[in-house]
Amino acid sequence: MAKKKKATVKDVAAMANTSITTVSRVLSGSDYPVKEELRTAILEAARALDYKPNIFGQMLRGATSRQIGVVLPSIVNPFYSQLFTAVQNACRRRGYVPILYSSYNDRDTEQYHIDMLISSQVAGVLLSLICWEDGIRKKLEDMDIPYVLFDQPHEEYSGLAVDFDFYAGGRMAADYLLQAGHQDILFATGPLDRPSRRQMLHGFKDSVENAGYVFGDDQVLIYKEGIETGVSAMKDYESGRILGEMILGRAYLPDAVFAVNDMVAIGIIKKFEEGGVRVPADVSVLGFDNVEFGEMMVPALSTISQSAYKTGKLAADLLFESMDGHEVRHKRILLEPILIERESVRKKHNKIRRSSS
Amino acid sequence: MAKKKKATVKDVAAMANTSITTVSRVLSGSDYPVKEELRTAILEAARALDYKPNIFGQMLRGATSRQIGVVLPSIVNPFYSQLFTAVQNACRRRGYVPILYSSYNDRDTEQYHIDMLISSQVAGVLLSLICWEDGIRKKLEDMDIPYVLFDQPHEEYSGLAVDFDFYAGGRMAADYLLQAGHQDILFATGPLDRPSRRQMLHGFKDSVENAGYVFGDDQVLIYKEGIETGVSAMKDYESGRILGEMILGRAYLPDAVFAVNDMVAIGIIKKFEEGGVRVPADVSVLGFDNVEFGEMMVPALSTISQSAYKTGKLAADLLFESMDGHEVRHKRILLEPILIERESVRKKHNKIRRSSS
DNA sequence: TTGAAAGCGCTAACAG
DNA sequence: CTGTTAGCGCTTTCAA
Repeated sequence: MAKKKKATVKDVAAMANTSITTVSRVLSGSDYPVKEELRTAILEAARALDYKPNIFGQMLRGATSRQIGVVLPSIVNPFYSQLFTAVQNACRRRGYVPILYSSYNDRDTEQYHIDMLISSQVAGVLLSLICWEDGIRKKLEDMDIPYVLFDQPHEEYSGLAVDFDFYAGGRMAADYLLQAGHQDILFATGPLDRPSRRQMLHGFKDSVENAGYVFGDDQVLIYKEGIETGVSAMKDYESGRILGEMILGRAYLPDAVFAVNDMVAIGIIKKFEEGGVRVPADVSVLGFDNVEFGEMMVPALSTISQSAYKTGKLAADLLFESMDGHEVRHKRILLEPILIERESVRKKHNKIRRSSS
Repeated sequence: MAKKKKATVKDVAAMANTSITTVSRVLSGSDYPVKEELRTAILEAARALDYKPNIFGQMLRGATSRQIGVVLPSIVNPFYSQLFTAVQNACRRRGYVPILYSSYNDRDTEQYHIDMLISSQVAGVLLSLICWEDGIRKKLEDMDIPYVLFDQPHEEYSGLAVDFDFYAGGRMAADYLLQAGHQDILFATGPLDRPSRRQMLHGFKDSVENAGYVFGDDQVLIYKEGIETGVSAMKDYESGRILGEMILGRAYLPDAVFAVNDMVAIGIIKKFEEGGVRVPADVSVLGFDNVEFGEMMVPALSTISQSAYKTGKLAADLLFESMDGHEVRHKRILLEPILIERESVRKKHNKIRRSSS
């Protein structure tokens, strides 16, 4: 009872009066021919001894691990927990298990986690990184670990990736707000440390300017402080509240604000409500991500959808495809934004386009 | 570049003109004396070859894994993602990494995951299970894997655990609602498959009856259907909506509803709002869990707090304590409920207690 | 059909 | 101080 040493092939062999070789052949599911009688005896002995193969013995022999490393900013943001759930399901379907690391958007932590993953010999790696650099690529490739990047686009990267078209997302946000009749619109965001955010801002600005308006620096609100509080589960939401406060403190309220993600949008809305500003009656708020909670809110959050579940599934599928050694069909998958109209954006007027039909 | 075989101790030894033993001594951080000169040469060779110890070799040799298995119902419920984050932080502090498995509240999946954890030789295990049975205990103990149960209390269990006093939670909910002047109160829940829910119901009922009211079967609303849709991220929320619909369909609206968890409460509130019923003006809703989103809602959700973060941290700490071989001080930790008053419960009247002061 | 033996990469006795 | 050797548990030649 105390320290019942785990049974090994040797023990099973002894009990079944045969050699470890034969035991291995039977127990490892090889199709090597073994006389039925012996096979039964071995199976029985294995059961009796409650034999479980020691995975490390197999690994050492050259088998390949069934673990997939996943690096995400933080799982408390529902976008990432949904994404991870998708990855998890895809892994399970193939008999793998994902190992999750939260980087809290910190470069050093990212590096550290990647080293951990490498040293634990994962079979493959899924990465959402703020910072992609050649050192990481080299490490991964030296160790021959397949990887795919997702969620965060990186310009100097040319490998496997599932990207989202953040530029198009930014444009879509601006276009929608403009078409709904809003003119004085704000872009509210946390730090622009990630490529995704910079691309969104870029697209947003382009659209506003294309429509003939000026888009000045005072129209982008950035909240930079407090980034280090990695433990806090509500970072984005809190940033949203502060951004909301900043907006409330202005001389004039804007017509609409576009938040860099749904959690920020929710924080802004909450702050507005507290300050007696109604959404969308007084000001419209548009989010980004299509986090499930957006739908649960009152008012339900209008947003631009980047399907977390789809992203996770596609990334995992792509990884497995490349692990199988098949030539992958698509090196990069680009997901397009989808507008989700709910209740948090008010239509001041619709520009009706006269159709010829 | 192609298949650059990973460097082993042997390669390093060759390059540094020494034996593998010495290499191992230097590289595995043993305090065995090695001449400074040789030590430097070895370190240099290791760097040059980008040597990374093969973890499986070490494991096979008897080292102990740095992985902690964690089984949770589902990470998309923010309660569990917060909890997991706490576990993750506690692990990291000690150089461990948690491996997450979602059971989707399914017994077979729970079993399957536990088998997976065992076969991957984790150093310890943290479990939130619907169903604790002796077979599991036996497996874990045979393999000599330390474990602690948390979140779900199990009566026939006597090992390490971090439990929450669900009975007290149920009582607190009823007491609070009663004291706020509500009489016709409902208990809304998903399937009563978990001990936690049964205990809460028990406590709730006791309090109502103690207060001199009858608590009939028509006052507990159970939504049982659709349990299998494990993939859906919004199961609890959806259940809440359906429960909300059931309530709306009644002849009379109740004064207040106590929901078995916050996500269910949010679903109920949303449904009420859609049906033109205002919370808390028309009916009060009290949640349970104190999920972060409760605070973000409008109206902010009143709830009973079971700190996810604390639970996770305590469970992990307890596990590490027992892994260290120390005699653990507390075998079972019982967390008490805390009332979080926000905006979703209306006080019809307060029973003022005349104080003698 | 079966088994003996080699070796995966690592560490720890045990000699030098 | 350094090196030789054995062996962790497993699979896989290679012989019988």
